[in-house]
Amino acid sequence: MLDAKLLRENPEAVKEAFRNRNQNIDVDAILAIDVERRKYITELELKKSAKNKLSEEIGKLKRDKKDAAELMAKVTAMNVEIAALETQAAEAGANFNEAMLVLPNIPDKSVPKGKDEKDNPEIKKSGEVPVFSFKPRPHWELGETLGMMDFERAVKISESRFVILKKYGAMLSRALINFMANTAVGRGYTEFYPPFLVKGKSMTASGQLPKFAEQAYKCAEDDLYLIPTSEVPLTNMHRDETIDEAALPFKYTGYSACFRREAGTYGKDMKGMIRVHQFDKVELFKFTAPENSFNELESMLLDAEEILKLLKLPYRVIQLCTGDMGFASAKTYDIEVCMPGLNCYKEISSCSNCTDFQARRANIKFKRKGGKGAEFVHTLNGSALAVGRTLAAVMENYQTDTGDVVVPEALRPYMNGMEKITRG
RNA sequence: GGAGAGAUGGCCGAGCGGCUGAAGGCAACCGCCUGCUAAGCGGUUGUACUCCAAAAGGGUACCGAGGGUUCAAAUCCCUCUCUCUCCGCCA
Repeated sequence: MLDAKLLRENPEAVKEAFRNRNQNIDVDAILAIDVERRKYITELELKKSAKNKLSEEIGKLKRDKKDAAELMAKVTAMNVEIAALETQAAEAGANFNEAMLVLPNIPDKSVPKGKDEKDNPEIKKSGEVPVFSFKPRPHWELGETLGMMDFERAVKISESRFVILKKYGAMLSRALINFMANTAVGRGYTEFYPPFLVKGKSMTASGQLPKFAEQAYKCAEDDLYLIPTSEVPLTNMHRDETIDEAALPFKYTGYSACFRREAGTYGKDMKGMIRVHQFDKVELFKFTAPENSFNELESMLLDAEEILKLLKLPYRVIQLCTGDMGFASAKTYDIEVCMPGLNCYKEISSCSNCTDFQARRANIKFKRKGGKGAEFVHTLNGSALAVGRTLAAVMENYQTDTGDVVVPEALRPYMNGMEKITRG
């Protein structure tokens, strides 16, 4: 959520930010709602103040055993007006809140302006793209012939966009999770295993609701949502809390399954496990003081890159331009891994600084030593990494001419020392 | 699932219809005092919203949440949530 004060005091900057995001948002309309809302609040409070004074006088009269009937009648009459104003104020307040909750974060000054993903500049490239003497196969072919994946039965049991991992596929996935989580812990992150079902309030705090409701799986009976990322429970770890400055930053990592409805993506990435309704992810998350958040974003990116480096997977880092950034983010780097079988790079991690956008929704503050009052923290999240896509990338990059898959050295300790996955 | 107990400020804890944003204590901060430390003395210390160009200063709301009774609710009534204890069931 944006600071309402920023909207009021610097509407032009906000308008420009939304323009840069390609968002057609009527800021003036929201400002008008705000004016109306405050008008009702002022009127209401004036009335209430007058009423409170009268009530006090009644108290005094009663104590002195004097007649207070006249004043009591007056207050009774005031209560009717107050009730009416209260309804109006609440309505205006709800309107304002509704409007504010769907406004995206303001892009940081360092974010390049652009329309869509075509305007995302490449920041760096790393690793050797493997050269094959044969036409590299996509991971789903390898997965099926090696008995690592079963797509048909996944459809039977669930529906399309689900995958069953089998034998060494399942094992490799588990190995990747352990490897990623251990690496994150080794780099100073505290490990969490969060709930996969969260309240609507938690989804609102991290920014998934109300705007992206159609992307989330909901258990309607319980007002519980399947998390689309462990960013959601991790953000909410400190909801409604005030943290001591000295304790910051918090660096958290959490493994979770992630569930996404992928509404509106029909026809995109239909094969394989690039875009599925359920996937695993090891997430990095930080709570920081505002002045440190952009540095912490850089180091989080390095933490995510480290996984790819250790796996010896070629990748590139791009920065998302203003038009391509996510709702809550002020600055985002995407890591794209090379997928030889698909002959392209695929997003495998996204590291974002959400500044105080989520903290404001989630009411997460910190107190400076000796400072007065509390300020909102900054929150950052990044994948390290999306497990399914990493699995696919490993298979495609490490395939051999015989259709086997070599196990990356970094994963062998997690695969009982296995060096190669072969048929049978 | 059954039976009880509870939810008050950073913490402990009083209050059970008006003068209570909330006694008292602890903690923290600022002064004074003091060879140092400790003790002692005095003062300060919640959040959100809102009015004011801003500061100063007003105002409104907040004692788990929501509703109700009343001129007036932390205090009375109803509903809900959460926590704890015991029994049952269960990975």
